[in-house]
Amino acid sequence: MYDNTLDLKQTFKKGERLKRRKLIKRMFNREGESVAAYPLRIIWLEVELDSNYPAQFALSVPKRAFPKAAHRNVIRRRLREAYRLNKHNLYEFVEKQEKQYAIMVLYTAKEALTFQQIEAKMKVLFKKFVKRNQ
RNA sequence: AUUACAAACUAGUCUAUCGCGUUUCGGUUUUACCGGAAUGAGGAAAGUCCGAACAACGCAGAGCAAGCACACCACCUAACGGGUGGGGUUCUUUGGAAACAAAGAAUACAGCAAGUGUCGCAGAAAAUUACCGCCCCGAGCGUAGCGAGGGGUAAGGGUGAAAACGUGCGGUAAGAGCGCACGCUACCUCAUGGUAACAUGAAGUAGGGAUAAACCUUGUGGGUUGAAAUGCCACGUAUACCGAUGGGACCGGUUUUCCGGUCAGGGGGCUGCUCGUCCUUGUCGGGGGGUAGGCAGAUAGAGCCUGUCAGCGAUGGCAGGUCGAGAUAAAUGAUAGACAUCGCGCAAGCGAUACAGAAUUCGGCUUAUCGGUUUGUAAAAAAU
RNA sequence: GGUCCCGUAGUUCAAUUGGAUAGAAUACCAGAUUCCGGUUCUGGAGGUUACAGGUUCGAACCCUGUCGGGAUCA
Repeated sequence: MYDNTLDLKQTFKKGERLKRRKLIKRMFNREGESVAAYPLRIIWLEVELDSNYPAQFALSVPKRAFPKAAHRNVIRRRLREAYRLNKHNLYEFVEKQEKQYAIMVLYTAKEALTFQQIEAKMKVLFKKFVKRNQ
């Protein structure tokens, strides 16, 4: 079912993006589980997706913390890069389980952090996620 | 060459690695990936304050009303509440005794002399007023006078943001634009200049406090709603249930109920009323279920650049060149390094490089903005 | 993306449709009462009426522009 060459790539295609509003609603309402590694929080849900990827990913930066759209864009792009460069850890684990996940990452800090800080936290977050699902 | 202000332009550059959207070419394990190429945020993309394009509501159907917007003149513009030029008024500075002149800035600048309203406190009085005062007549007291009452007057008085044209002379019982001279303001007529607003001059009439960002009047212009508009395709579904209220007339079936048709009536059709017209058929209210995917709208336009001509200017004409994002939980990036500019420092080095991110598209306005360049004005200093 | 509404003491609200020191409750401070605290009573402080202009003799109120907050629409 999965292409094994995928997990070596650092791409981030359209099929890997979580877009269905219904799924996002379900995650927030009842079914999603979550774990935090400040300033990040991950929410996930085991579902059957309409694509071949092991997971679909979305992110959110609250307007309350960053009222200017340009500032939100900077944070969003750093988060996305951090996910893109480290997602292979996640994919390996998920493929062994032969499951699919919808994943959402929230940014909860009030200040803008550097890429290095965000990337480190993202790795911690993935470790926690793996631990919870074993 | 410095500082301040105003206007216009600009909005750091390069390399490496890993990526993203759109278009396109090729490939494959053929619908999803891989590889290549091209291209990919702004002057404000912002606020949503105006104006349009475009779309829907029946080519908005007709009329009236309400409501809204605008308000010196001319021009520019697709249009505008925007812009340019001009006029009036007010303020500031300089000169001057003053009148005024020059420069600069501001200006929602139609009409309180159409009507109505309001103008606290103070003051006699806040719009046809009379407290003190001034003057005349004067019953009576009874004699240098006092004075009930009647009348005239608006010169003087204090108040107030504002006091009933100003100054002088005449005039009068006292006074008053009551008259005269000079001046001020408004209206109107004529003449001159100007496309016009308006300015100047002359004659006449008048002297009416302020407020229309008070109601309002006059003139001009507006139908309403907006891309979450709108059209098509796909998926999916149920008007279940509750409350209130009604079931008119005629015809047919049937004949107690009930069913069907026509008319009336009710409801709706993107502000109100009347008319017209269309849709709907128990009505109104509560409440429930489903879908929230795709395509079009949607990117060549009142477009941009250069030159030239017309115009004081906004702007326009002509010629040549050019194609410069099109996403949809939303691409246009992340990381590392070098250079550039500015600040501090002898130096090594350290710090700073703004405001800010397309969402149908244009024209304006307003607001945010580290710096850099150019032009103009003013000031001080130096040189000639 | 569009449309609409609201900004007054630290907080919750007033202020006769323009008229004078912007008022009340609560919270705060001080004093009294109490052995102490609370309650109660008395007094005090606290406001550039979001900001900036304008109209007016006079603005919380009227007008314009900013800033901030909120609601709503398939």
